[in-house]
Amino acid sequence: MFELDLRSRKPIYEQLVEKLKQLIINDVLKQDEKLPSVRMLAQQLSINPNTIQKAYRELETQGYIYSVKGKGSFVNHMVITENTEELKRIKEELRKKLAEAFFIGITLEELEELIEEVKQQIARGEQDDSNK
Amino acid sequence: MFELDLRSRKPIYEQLVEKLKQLIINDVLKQDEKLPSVRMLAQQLSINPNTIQKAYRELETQGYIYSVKGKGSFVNHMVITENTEELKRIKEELRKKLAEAFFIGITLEELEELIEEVKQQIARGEQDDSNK
Amino acid sequence: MFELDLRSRKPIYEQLVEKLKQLIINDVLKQDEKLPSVRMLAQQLSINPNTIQKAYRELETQGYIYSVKGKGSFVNHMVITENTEELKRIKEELRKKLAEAFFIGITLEELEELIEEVKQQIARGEQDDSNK
Amino acid sequence: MFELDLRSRKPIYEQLVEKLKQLIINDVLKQDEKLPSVRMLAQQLSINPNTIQKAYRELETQGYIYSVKGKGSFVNHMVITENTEELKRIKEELRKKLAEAFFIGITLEELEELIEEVKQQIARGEQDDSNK
DNA sequence: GTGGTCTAGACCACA
DNA sequence: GTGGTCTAGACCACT
Repeated sequence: MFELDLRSRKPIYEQLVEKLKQLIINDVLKQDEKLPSVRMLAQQLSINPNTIQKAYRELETQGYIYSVKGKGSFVNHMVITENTEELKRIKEELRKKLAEAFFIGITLEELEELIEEVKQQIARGEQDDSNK
Repeated sequence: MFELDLRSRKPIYEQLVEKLKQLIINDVLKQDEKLPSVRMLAQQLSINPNTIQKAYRELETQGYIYSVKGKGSFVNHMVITENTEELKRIKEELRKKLAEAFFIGITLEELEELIEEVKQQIARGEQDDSNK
Repeated sequence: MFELDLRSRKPIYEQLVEKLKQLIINDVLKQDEKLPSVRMLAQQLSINPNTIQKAYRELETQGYIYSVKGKGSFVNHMVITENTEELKRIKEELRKKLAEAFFIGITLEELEELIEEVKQQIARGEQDDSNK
Repeated sequence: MFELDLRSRKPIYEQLVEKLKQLIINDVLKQDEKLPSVRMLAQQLSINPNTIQKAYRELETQGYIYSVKGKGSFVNHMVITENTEELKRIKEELRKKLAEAFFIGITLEELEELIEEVKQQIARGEQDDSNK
């Protein structure tokens, strides 16, 4: 399920954060759905529980999930988050990636195409949501 | 000339590598042109020479420059990078960031604005640093 | 009647303790009045009875209620709390939070607004939960 | 210098975060001043370095300090932070403390007094800053 | 020597 | 069983 690169220069917990974000954004993990428990996931990935914790905590501060002692960790409603700070952060990251892309020679057509793809993907996710 | 962000989480040597790459790719530094000597640059930027060294070494292994003992470092004849592979990678990363941005609630207007900004920035030949 | 925030980082039993304390202090629950039974309340709030138990036990050790085997829990004759000590503590905490707020750039207008809000909320007899 | 309560229910790292925030806010630690290194502080307080790290990291995400690998951790310029998200968080916390204070019976006079005290304290801090 | 990541293992608080 | 904190100790990346 998760493919982690233990040799990568990118820390394991950051890889985890990214993967989980993707799952949430792509609506694989729905609102209020329970994430795998820290220990379970740790065992599954044969990784130290502390490392999982660190990832979950990061996701929590970024507003993607919330954790309840004794119960587990759950996907957050993004509506509630109203995440101005996070938006700023993401926009900055996006700005960099766009610069890279233009620099390496992406065309405006390719960019428009990409945006269209993503929009449709999100739209699909939102539809799935309606049955909640 | 170089604007390094000492506070950035991105290591200084990496910032240097990026800056120099961009200068090379933008043809500000021409083929076979001599790069500033390690000591000069170190003094100019008031940075440890070792850090410059590391950046130059990195650029060498990545094929952007070559060093001649006792003479200095020089810009390599760049192979027009087989950017298909690289482009694909960047596009994939861009797709993810776009999905994140939409998910967190970026508006199309904001996105257009961002793209416009980046286009102008590229036009001016600028670039950015700083990292998450 | 009770609004518990299951997502809050503050444990449910603590939320319960606070709510009940306020009800007692506000004289909504009168002296010697019987509290709802553990099972009833548990069912009503769809919460584990153990959690209610823990809250009641806590209230008992804090002197707010007393329990009679086989009969239930009852509101204690409240000692008019020696609030001088408590007031001092709260004021100190408030001082710190105010300093933080000013430091981070709260304006006097925002502060006045906040105070006004809280005053009205108190007037309405409300209260809040959720914790950092 | 630091008085930590190892028995407290409040985690050590949170106590550390609070103490350090206070030092920063009260201008005991000036802008760009170097904080004690993780290991040093750990030794001084006879606490595990990881715990200090956790505190420093929290302060970093809250925008109070910034850390540079190989150099150390430093007090941030608050101007740069423009911390809308943090302001929101602090305001919420302040709201709760105000509610507590009113509830326990603080008078408006006492509150005004408190605010005046804090304002003067901040004013003093800013004057000290002018020699920077 | 600096911050940062990770592990193994223990213990606590909560439901 | 769940999340959360803490320790001891190792190793890495950067300056």
